[in-house]
Amino acid sequence: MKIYEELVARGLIAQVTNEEEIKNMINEGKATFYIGFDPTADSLHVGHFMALCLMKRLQMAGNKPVVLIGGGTAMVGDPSGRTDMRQMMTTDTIQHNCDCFKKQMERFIDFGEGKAIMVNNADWLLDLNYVEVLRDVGACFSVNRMLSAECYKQRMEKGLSFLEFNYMIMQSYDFYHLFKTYGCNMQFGGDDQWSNMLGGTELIRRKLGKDAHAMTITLLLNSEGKKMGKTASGAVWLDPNKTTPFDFYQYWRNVGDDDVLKCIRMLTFLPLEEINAMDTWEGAQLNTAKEILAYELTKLVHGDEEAEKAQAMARSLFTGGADNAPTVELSESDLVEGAIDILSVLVKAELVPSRSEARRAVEQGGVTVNDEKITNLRHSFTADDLKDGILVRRGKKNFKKVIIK
RNA sequence: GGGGGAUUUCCCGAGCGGCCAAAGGGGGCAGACUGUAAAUCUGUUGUCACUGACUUCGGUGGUCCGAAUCCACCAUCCCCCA
Repeated sequence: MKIYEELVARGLIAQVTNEEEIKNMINEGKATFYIGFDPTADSLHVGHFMALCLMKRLQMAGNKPVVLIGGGTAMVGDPSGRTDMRQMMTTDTIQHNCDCFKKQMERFIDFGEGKAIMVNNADWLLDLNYVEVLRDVGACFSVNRMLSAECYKQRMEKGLSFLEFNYMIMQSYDFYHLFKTYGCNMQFGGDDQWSNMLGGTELIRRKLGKDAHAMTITLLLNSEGKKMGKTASGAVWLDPNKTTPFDFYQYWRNVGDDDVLKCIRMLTFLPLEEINAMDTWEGAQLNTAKEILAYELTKLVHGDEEAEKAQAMARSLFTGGADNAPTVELSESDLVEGAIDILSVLVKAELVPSRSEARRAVEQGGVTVNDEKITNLRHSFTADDLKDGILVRRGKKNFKKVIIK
């Protein structure tokens, strides 16, 4: 099976400009393709992960990836969603984020000589002259057409700033620039980028009279139609300091039944035959599939060792006895008159954000210490109790081992 | 430039000058049921020294015994006209 057929079989491809040409091009390893990433944080998250996997697959098939970092757009800052008032990012921050991105990407993409390149659109966007751009590419865009694009339609009701409206032009210009500079003949992106990407192919056609292609990746949605990779507390990061390998593992271990197979198919590198064999699994058997998914993804992102550790920890924690839970060390100074109460322990272990929540958790019977339910709010522990460590558990899925040194 | 409307707790959204830590929904958390799933049911959801106290309703001042509610100014957003 060739690479294109495999991508289709895995359900990764949403839309393409010209199927025949794209198929031939990537199957023969002749594509130089780019995907854009905005350096708005110092780590990639799960949303980027699919794009990275796709790049990896294509690179393995002999195609050349171009990673585009959106340093230019980051300099401007996104005016929408101003509730969390994004700080205007400094050049240093952007550079730092780019470095972090690159480091994380190196795990997936081979940036060796001639294998892949990374560019920053700040290098060409920031020096543009307004009037020149208007004359150069502005004439190639029809406002009427842009307004009829799906991505703007939805925004017409809420309001759309001129800056946002220009996003399509900037992105199109990127593609045009990369086409001229690196012979980049294809763009990939999330399915929500489709109209922006078409803007690029059209600009290239108008300016240079040449064909460029675009292909979008199916957005990874769960069965409720929401983007995956988000939790109540934010994104699931690839950086182990922001989302621990264990939490990362748990995220995938807990996906809904309806989503497991889709995730395995789209995100892992397991052979398709193996995945198809799982299609008939149902009920509790899907739990095994979830374990496979969690293990495979953790391995891809954090390596074999971390994946093993996360899996071992999860298994032991959920089957009762456990002592490889994350450990929290207390010191004598945390004790008051030689003891520390349960509420303080919960807070110190970061199992709850406040004493009020700790109180609630205990009142509702959600707190266990060494598998014994704690019901007394004033229950306390002495240094002696903590000497060998206690396993504190809030709810079913939150554990910490607390020990005094 | 002119006119009008808005800003409430994680989100959406009620809110009569005192009975407002603030309805309702969503989300989150905990419990029951389970398979670390989904669905369902129950409880809970500002903080703390927790039968009480303290801090919240865009910001700053003011009126009042008393303000999320009234007034003034500022900020931000939206709509209509130009």
